[in-house]
Amino acid sequence: MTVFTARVIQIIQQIPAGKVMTYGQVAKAAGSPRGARQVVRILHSMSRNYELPWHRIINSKGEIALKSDDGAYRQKELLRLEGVVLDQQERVNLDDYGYIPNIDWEPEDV
DNA sequence: CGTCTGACGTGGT
DNA sequence: TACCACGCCAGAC
Repeated sequence: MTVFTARVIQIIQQIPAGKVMTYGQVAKAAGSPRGARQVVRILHSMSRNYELPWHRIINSKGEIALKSDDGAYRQKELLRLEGVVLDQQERVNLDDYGYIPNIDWEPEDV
């Protein structure tokens, strides 16, 4: 468990229902602007253990990033139940649903 | 060790 | 706007 991992978990847990964040935003907020792919790994390995709202994490285009179709369908359902509306291109409008986290550590700390 | 890979991001065309 | 290529970085092999 690295500091980065702990921060990512904390940030994701802060996302309220009905809001979403992109992988890049989470990585940047956690202190690693280029660490989007690590966020992906963390989601994969920790989402079960830490009960993370993994479905509120999407890519920068506002799209569901899951490869498997059934997983992508589950994510879309969960978001819909929280009131997040997908447009005709199956994408989320980040200007409306994007969440800006409160950072409780200093950038220098990284 | 070197290589490959991925629920990503960005810039160029 | 859509698509492609390349950059990124840690874990699997």
